Amino acid sequence: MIKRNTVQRALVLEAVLRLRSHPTADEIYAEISKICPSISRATVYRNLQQLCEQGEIRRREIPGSPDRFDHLTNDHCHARCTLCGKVTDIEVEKVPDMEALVKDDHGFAISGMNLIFDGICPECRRKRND
Amino acid sequence: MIKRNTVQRALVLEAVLRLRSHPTADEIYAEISKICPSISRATVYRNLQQLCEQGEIRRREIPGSPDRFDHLTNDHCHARCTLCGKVTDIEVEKVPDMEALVKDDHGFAISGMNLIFDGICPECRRKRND
DNA sequence: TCCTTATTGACATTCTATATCAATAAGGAT
DNA sequence: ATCCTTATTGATATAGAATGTCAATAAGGA
Repeated sequence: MIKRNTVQRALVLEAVLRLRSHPTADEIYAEISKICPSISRATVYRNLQQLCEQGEIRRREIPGSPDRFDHLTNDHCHARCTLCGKVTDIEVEKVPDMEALVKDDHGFAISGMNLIFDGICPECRRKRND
Repeated sequence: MIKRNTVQRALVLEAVLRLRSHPTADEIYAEISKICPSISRATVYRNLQQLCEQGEIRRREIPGSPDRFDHLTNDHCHARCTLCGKVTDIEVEKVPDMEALVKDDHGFAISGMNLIFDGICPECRRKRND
């Protein structure tokens, strides 16, 4: 299965790289629609999936909310605003090797972990205090 | 809004307490249907939601799979099998106070965190080696 | 026993994501 | 430059989880 370079895939990648805001598939679709109104939502989903498989971007699965897509592909933590859903990178002093701390994995062969902080983002805190 | 004790809510709570397997709403519905075939799926969802609000059980949001419900309401880690989706409690030596390690929260008021390990459960490992 | 209204059951709807499939176009071969 | 194969697209249907709607029911206090 040889991959072909399509304008649609280029637009999807460009949008994720330019937005840098952990956009959802729908936000990416809306962004691309401005320039290319004929693009299909399915094409956006497909190309996001493909770009993730190629390692060009990374899918961040957020419990209880739609997946978001990250231009950064390294491991790092995120915080999700429980009010508006916004996702932000969180810098942690020194992420402990959690897997090494596991006392009883009940036979699980652990391959990775997913750490997301919950909180309220600066904008929502400001709105709340009005 | 005074709460009323209904047989349906009692059945939902009983199922979660008895199963002790982080069941999904649908698994709970299937379990109750054996005894009470007339129960509605919506009633199961509603009562799970209500029992969570009352703090009797806890919702565990699993990225990419349906929510699961826990008879244990304390904070602890979970592992999800990436093959069959099963969720198991994971005992950690000493869960580090991750929030204390946050170097730059970008203005977020952090209120909690969600830590889930990914891996392959014992049963799926066995099947794989056949 | 009556009355108020929380709750139920049935169904529709929303939302996220993927599957299907004929039409299109990428890009190597000629 | 033209042809050909097939990866990819756009449109639409479908799946799956969860919530919303609303008339009918039943909990539980008066």
